[in-house]
Formats: sequence, C-alpha cells, structure tokens
Amino acid sequence: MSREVRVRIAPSPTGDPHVGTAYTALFNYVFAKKNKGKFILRIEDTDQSRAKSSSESMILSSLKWLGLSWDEGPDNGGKFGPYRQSERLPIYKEYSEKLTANGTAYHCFCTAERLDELRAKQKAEGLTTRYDGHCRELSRETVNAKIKAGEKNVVRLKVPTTGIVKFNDMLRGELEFDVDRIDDQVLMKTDGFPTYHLANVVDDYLMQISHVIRAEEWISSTPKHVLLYRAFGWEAPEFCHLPLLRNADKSKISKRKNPVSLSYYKRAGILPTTLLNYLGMMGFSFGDDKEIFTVEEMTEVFDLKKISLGGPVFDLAKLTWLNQHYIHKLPADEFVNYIRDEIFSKDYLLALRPLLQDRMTRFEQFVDNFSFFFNGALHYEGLDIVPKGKDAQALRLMLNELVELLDELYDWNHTAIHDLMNAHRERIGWKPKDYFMTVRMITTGRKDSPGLAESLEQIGREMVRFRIRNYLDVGLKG
RNA sequence: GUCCCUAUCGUCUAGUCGGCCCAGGACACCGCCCUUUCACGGCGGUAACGGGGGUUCGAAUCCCCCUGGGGACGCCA
Repeated sequence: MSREVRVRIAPSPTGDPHVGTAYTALFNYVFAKKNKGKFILRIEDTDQSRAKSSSESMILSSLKWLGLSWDEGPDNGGKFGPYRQSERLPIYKEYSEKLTANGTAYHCFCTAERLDELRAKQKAEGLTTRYDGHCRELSRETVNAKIKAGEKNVVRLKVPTTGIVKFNDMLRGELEFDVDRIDDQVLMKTDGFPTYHLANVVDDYLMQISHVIRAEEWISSTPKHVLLYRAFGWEAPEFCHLPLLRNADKSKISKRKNPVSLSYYKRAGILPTTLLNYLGMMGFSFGDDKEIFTVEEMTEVFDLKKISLGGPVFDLAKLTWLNQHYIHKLPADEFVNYIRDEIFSKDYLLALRPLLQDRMTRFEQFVDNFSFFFNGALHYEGLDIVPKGKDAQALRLMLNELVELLDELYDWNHTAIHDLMNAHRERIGWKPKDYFMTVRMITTGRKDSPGLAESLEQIGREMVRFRIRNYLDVGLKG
C-alpha cells in the first residue's frame, strides 16, 4: 500500500545558497536513500522581485559540491517537470481556476494600500493582522464585471469560518489550528504568479511528493496547505518539520549573526564532508558516542523519529574541530590538490591577476602581500583603524550601515561596490581618505592593497561581510 | 499582542517500555604529559536534568501549572 517515497527540497533563488537549505537537503536526501526513494530539486522562483538568475546556478553547484545529488531537477529533468516554478505558470493558473470555480477560493480586488492600512489599524488595536474578507462575498456578476474592466486582482483561499484544521507532524504528532486564525491566503498574485502556498501544494501533488520535510518555520502555514489539499480533493502528504538552525543567541540562524552562505564555508576551507557530518549531528545522533560519520553511515542508521526538536545552535568552533579531523585524515595527494585546486585555483588566480601583476617586482612577494585574498578572519595588530576625529561609536555605525548596504547590493561587482561606497561616504560626510582607508584596513588587514572595490569583488560578499562583522565583534573596542 | 513549537553541561547531544544516571560522550575552557618551540596527540578536571506541584516503593524519564527560548502572523519563501 505504501507508495514510493519521494521527497524534495524547494529552495528559492534569492541569493547565496543557505546553510539551512543544505541542512534540509541533507535530511531529505538521507530519508530518501534510507527508503530507496527519490530526492527531487525544485526551484521556487515565484517572486519576480527577488529572484536572481545567478542564484539558481549557485544553488545547484553548492549542492553538487556537497555531493547531495538529486534524481529529478531543473538541470537533469524528470517525468514531472519542469522543475522550475516560473516555467509552470499555466499549471497554477489552471488549478487556481479550479478553486475559484468550486468556491474554495475567490477573487480579491483590494489594493495594496487598503491592505496596508488594514494591517496598520489591526496592529494598532493589538489585533492579529489578517484579511477582513472585504471581497469574500462579491457576486459572480460583480467579479466578472471587475475583471472585464481590467481591475487588478488576486485569488485568495476561502478559509472556512468555523472548525479546526488538524494534521500530523511526524515528529510532533497531531497539531491543531482553529480556522479563525488562518488568514485568507493569497494564492495568485496580481502579476499572475502563484504564491509559495499554491505553487508548493500543486507541485507537491503533481510531483507525487510523499513526505514534505522542511523547516519548522513552516508549521504555522501548514494548515493553509492542508486546506488547499482539501479544496482540491487531494490527499495531503506526510509532514515533517525539522528544527531550525540557530545563532548563538538561539534566534533563527541569520547572516547578520553567522555566516550562512554555503559559498562562505567553501571559501573558508571547510570540506564538504565536514559540513555534511556537522549538519548531520544537528538534531540527529547515532544514539551512541559516534559523531564522526559519512552520509552513507548516517543513512544506514537514520530514523526521522530520532530527531531531537530543540533548535540546535550552529557552532563554528565545533565545525572547525570536525574539519581539522578531516583535514588530518586527508591522503597526501588530496591534501595537496585541495590547496592547489580550491585555495589557489586557476580561475581565482586568473581573476586576481589584473590586480596583482602591476604591483609586483618579485614573485616572492605574492604570499605575503596578497594573503588577504586567501585568508578568512584577519588580525589588525599595528593598524590604527579608527580615523582621526572619529570615535569607535561613529565607526561602528558606519560599518553597520555599510554591511547592510552591501547585503542589499544586487550585483556584486567592483563598479557597483565602488558607487555604493562612494554614495554612502558622501551621505555620511566622511573624507574619502578616512572612509576608504578604514574599509581597506578592515577588509584586507593592510594599508596598501590593490583597488579597494576590485579587491572586495574578489574577496566576495560573504567574506567581506564576515570580516567587517568580525572586526565589529572582536577588533573594535568601545 | 495572538497562535503554534520547544526545554539535559556555555554549545552539540546520549539517556528505548520510569530503577543500571548523585546523568555518559564530543566541542570549548582549565591542568598535566609528550615535545628544543608551537600545534597535533595522550591523560585528567570544571560544568547540566529551568521552577513548582502531582503519580509511584522509585522520575531527567509520565501528568498538570508556571517560567524561559524560538517560530509564524506579507500579493517573501
């Protein structure tokens, strides 16, 4: 009776691939392997405003780096494709129409402004923010007329007014939600794209996903999904919500407090084996003292039910210890190849070359003068970083702003980086010398470096953020 | 604020149906040994069942309350 196990990860291509994605991917992967099932990769690019074309390929290459290969996905296809949601728009439209036709969803013509006001008002009154049902009972004629007149609209789920929605979480047992706390979720946006909720449910059904294994943050929207399955008359998959990775302060892991990008860990010289092993011990253990293990070994003993639910803190120190263990065990050729191919890779050296060549008189200078292109955290002994006339407070403020701005930068290239810094510098009224020298010292650890923006481009967004934050945390006193 | 999830050393965790747990391992930290030095390694140490009620001969393990922590409340995922 039990159907084939099919699980999936569904990352959204909105930036650097996230360590949380790898975590979820690992558990899905292991669960699939354990049950001789399929592991599917689906790209959830339904947010046109945030989707980045470069992000998808970074996701694929990061997962490949980790060795978590998928049976079906956007690159290798499969019989339930396409595996990129932006290529499935007609499907969502069709299914959304089924819902409006059978009365479980409705068109809503409320403007974003009205919704904003509504939310603000509810918030002010201390109420739960939710849609007020303004368009819920519009007559078919009114709706048709408005649509014909070209009025922008969204499709919303018509949540029943009374009742309890229940579902089973594989780790937590039965969970219940009163419908009066479930909002009439938008299913189709004005731009014709589906929201996560609709696309996710439709795709999980069409792709015959048997188990939805995802992060805990989704628990509270699961009732909406259950309602959607019900509206379609479909049987829902099994749900399993994994604990959330945490910062040291226990909040949900975030780039403000922790490096979260997989490219950072790769760049920081963490071996894929290490990261997989480390992620594997977040919430999971062998039950004995074994904590050094491969994905294969993990698969052998894996049992979803053994996952512990306290949110594990992602601890760089233990990750580093694990990595040390694996480095020490590396065979000679792998060790040497790693340094040559990963640290001093030809691609990286080629990208660096224009910044270095004209500044060199002897090759012996290379390692010493340009070590910051290969380092992780820097140290700042002997550098007088806080500019004259400024204090630690002002510098702290400036750097925090800079980090935020760099994070928001769409394209990470030297022109954009330079323009951004210069605009920021002018806005806060710092002299070019003070501003750029300060940033230079913090990000390169030196008073001399190739062009700052060009250098930052090569160092990479993740490492630049890490260095500035690290300086803020340990290098800057006061 | 509302709803939901959660709770063993600072951190990751072991602790099957309550007794073998005055709680085990690992990271970090401290000490000792090894070593010409530093690291690695070896040995040892500090350190936890959030609180209060029950149930029981007996509770970290079961029940209730409190407290703490987290998440979700978007035309983001």
